[in-house]
Amino acid sequence: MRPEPEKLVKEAVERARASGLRRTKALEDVLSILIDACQPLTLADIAESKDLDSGADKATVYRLLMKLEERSLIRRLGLHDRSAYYTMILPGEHSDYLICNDCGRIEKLDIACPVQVLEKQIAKKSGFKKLYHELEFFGQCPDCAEKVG
Amino acid sequence: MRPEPEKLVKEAVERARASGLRRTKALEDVLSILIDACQPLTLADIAESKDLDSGADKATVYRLLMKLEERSLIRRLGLHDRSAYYTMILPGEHSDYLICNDCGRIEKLDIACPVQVLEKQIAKKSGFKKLYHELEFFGQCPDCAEKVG
DNA sequence: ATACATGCAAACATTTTGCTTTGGC
DNA sequence: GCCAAAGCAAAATGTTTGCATGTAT
Repeated sequence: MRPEPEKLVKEAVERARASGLRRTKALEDVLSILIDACQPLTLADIAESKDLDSGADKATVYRLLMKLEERSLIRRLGLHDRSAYYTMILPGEHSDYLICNDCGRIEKLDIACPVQVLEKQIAKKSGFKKLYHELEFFGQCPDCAEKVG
Repeated sequence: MRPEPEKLVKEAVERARASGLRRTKALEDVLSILIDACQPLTLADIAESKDLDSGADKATVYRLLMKLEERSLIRRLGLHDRSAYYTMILPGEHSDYLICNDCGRIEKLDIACPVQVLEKQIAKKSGFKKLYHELEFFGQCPDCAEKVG
């Protein structure tokens, strides 16, 4: 486990407080669960966790996650809306993407992907079969930056 | 645009056929739309596309996507279930993941991420603000490989 | 005291399934 | 003609919101 998880939680709670959130049991629980997990969790994972001592409602956890995301304490993974995205697998073609978090525009990146080499190493080390990867860059595109400032 | 998209469609239809699917108008439409798009599309994108000449039902498109994914003609992006995943943003910490497509297990990768350098280049070139990236490796973990063979 | 946070339940959106009919092989 | 695929509609799942109440500040 990570060094001093309690300290990380404490700091995270402080950052949350500094950003305007109130110190509630639910907030502390959610941050603690996310930090202990060391990996991405779903709303259900958190809301049904035995470590959610406050027994907070799913809606409460949901609203906390929204607020924490707005304040950049946490991040929501993947293409950011609730639908599944599909893409062709074309022989000899690999794609990475550049996505605007504000307008959702997805742009294909024409780059030499530096991950291919790493992928081979990981395949060997982990013993995973049929290994492939996804690499996405997210941010705010120039158009959207102009609109909001 | 890509060289000879018609040819790519034709080949994709052939691969679909070879894998046991019947040549239907809906199949041709869906493959053609995905190939022309050059980027990931949602079920709705496809089912409501003006290029879906057959006017195929959403359920039909859905079932086609499932079949095409099983047969590895297309890929579904992101962590593969329908829920959103959240993760802590910790100062100075960046994480990449290794995920099993069969059992869904998510493992944190302790690697020096080779994308950081690239990220800076992309930030400069694209003009995107607040740039960050996600890198995930997917495959079949040893346990699952053993189970199915 | 006030405004933010919560709980519960209802509304939503998207995905997934059941069943009958159509059509590729 | 047979079985996969399509169409329509309903069920399932996960997310989001409304409103009355509780609570941190």
